[in-house]
Amino acid sequence: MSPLLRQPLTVELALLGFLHQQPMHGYEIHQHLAGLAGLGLVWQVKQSHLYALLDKLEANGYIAGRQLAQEARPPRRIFHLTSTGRKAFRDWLSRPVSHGRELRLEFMAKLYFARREGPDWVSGLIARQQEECAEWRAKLLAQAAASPGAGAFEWLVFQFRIRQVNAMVDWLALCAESKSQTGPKGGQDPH
Amino acid sequence: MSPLLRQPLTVELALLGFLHQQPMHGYEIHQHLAGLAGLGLVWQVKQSHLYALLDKLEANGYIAGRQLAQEARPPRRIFHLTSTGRKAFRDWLSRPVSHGRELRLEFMAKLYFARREGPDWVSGLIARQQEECAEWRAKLLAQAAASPGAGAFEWLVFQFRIRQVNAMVDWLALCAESKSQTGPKGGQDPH
DNA sequence: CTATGTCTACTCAATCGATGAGTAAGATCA
DNA sequence: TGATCTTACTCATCGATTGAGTAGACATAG
Repeated sequence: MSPLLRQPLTVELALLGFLHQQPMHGYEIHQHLAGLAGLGLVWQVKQSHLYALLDKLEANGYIAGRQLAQEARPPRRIFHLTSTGRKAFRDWLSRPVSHGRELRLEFMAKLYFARREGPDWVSGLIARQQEECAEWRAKLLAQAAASPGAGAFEWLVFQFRIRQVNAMVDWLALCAESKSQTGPKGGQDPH
Repeated sequence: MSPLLRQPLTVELALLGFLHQQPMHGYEIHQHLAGLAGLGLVWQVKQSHLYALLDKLEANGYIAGRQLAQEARPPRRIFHLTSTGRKAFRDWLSRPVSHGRELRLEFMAKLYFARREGPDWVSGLIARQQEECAEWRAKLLAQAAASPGAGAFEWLVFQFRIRQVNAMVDWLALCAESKSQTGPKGGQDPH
């Protein structure tokens, strides 16, 4: 009933990251996501989809937009974070993702914005995600052990998942090592 | 316009695997997918969704159903493969998946049915998927090398993907080793 | 000089996957 | 005897995602 506080709101919270440093209009955000650099490497959002997400964020009270008329162009809608939006973003940014399939997209988005917010955010995020991964790993091993009569197929499925988690743990350790660089610009390959 | 040959039809082709050995009705298929054993471990399909998928497969000419009335129960719709459906399934079953994110679900389904079809199907599928993974790996390394000015974030993204692919390659090798078991029943842990 | 394309900035209608809920009759169970 | 379970499928709906459209200004090419 209340227009605020609807669904869980997952990936769209990442968009708040763009507005966290300064207000922007939709087209501008889209340009950040369109290319193959930065977040665009990992998250491709169609223009019409982006506007739908922004509408949703506005309906939930995380952002607010004001019209800015222009001569001979469609008017811009410039969005800025509300205070609840700012809080929601900070929460989202420090919370690890709770399932393996969310690393590919959502965790990458968190990492991207954490780097812009500063090294403390990066190290906190990574540490919490490492804990989470360790839990997954333990749970998987327990599950695999507790399936005595499971067939060979089930066994292979568990083996796959375990290897996936191991790859994540490994990669997170790499992230922790190379987190000294803050911005997306500076930094040599630590190779 | 023609009711046949519409969309690419991705995951729903897996359902053909159930009908490949004998005809079934929707409820029966659902029971195979509902539990946490076999394919259900990896692919959860809600009942209403399943019926929608079956309708789609029928509309595309891969399966055909005939009503079987029962006293005091809703009539069953028993589906069987058409000849084009049989061919489509065989093609699907031998084709490797073309993107990493499809391993988690679609490749598992292929593997599941290949095991029921016989060891030759399994080894063929795995071999082709190994080639595919090797290609991904080469392409990723090339991309990572060809991004000289890329920032540290982009580098981390590539590192993540490379580790994921490595885990897949590793796991596929394991599959190739343990493919001696054919059915989902027999087989000790090769531990 | 004109035809074509591109950039800006957003809107709209439609499709399609996915889900919850509903149905209805026999069987099982406390 | 009332409650829940099982069978077997249908239906309306929701929400994510997409293609297409708009319209003026400016650049480019033939």
